[in-house]
Amino acid sequence: MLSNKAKYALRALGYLAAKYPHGPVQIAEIAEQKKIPLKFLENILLELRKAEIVASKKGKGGGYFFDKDPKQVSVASVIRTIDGPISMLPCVSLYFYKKCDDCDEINCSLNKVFIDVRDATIKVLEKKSIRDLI
Amino acid sequence: MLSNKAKYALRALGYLAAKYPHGPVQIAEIAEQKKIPLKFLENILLELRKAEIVASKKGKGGGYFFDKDPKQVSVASVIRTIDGPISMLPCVSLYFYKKCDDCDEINCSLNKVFIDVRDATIKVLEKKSIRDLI
DNA sequence: TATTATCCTACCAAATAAGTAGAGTATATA
DNA sequence: TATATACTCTACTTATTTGGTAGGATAATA
Repeated sequence: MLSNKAKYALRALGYLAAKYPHGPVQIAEIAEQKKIPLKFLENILLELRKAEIVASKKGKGGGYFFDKDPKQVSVASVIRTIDGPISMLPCVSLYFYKKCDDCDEINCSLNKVFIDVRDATIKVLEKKSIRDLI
Repeated sequence: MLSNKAKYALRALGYLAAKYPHGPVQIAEIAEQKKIPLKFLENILLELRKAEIVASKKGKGGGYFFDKDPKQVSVASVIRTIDGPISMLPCVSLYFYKKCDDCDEINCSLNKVFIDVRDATIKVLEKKSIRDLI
């Protein structure tokens, strides 16, 4: 399951994508429109900016905005930024790989099964962009 | 991510599947062979039995066993039993559906995206059986 | 220099995950 | 029928993660 945080992130990005390519949108506006707790959204957008998914501008007239076409940003990349791995096992994760201490991967049957699951899931999530969320 | 519990469940079932169609295997044997905490495994196997994924026999010579071909048991059904929904959003879950209070589903773009993800993921997980874990 | 709006660290409460404890119940077999 | 065996069941504990909040720092604008 997606965390609430990731769901908020995707909703907020959908809102920003709808404004693209027009100027910064304030956190407060997004929070109100999308019914997301303001301070929580601050944290989320900060993470997204650090991951270079969105850009921001401080001070009056500032806010958050896409500095590239939201079509170029995959849903997969947002989930990875907020929730971490998409795979169902650490030992099959492409971006967050971690060895299982109870499987050797070469002979592990779980590993093989969940590589197939990962590939099927990621194929869809990489193809979907934030533009699809408008 | 799969919970540890679900991972244990799949490993234990793989062990039982390898024994199929031969007699009951004791929890203690599975726990030792698969390095799963004994008491935890007790709980897990109990859940699996209640879901009619495996059968059990009490007393001397008792234990757990498959009473049907493990080929007939999907990995999806085990995950659902132990971890619950496979989908990434409650509002697209087939077995654990729950309305999102912030989306109306007809117009919700998240909903549409994650239906596609669900279909791709489940297609693989329904096809994989416990027999593939031997 | 006042105002606006993001930035950043730390904190907190509730829920979930992971595992443990111990007594109860059914079954085989001597 | 006594006894040992092995699952059954409920409740509990502890650690981690989730879902936020609080409040001051920083930067841009006018």
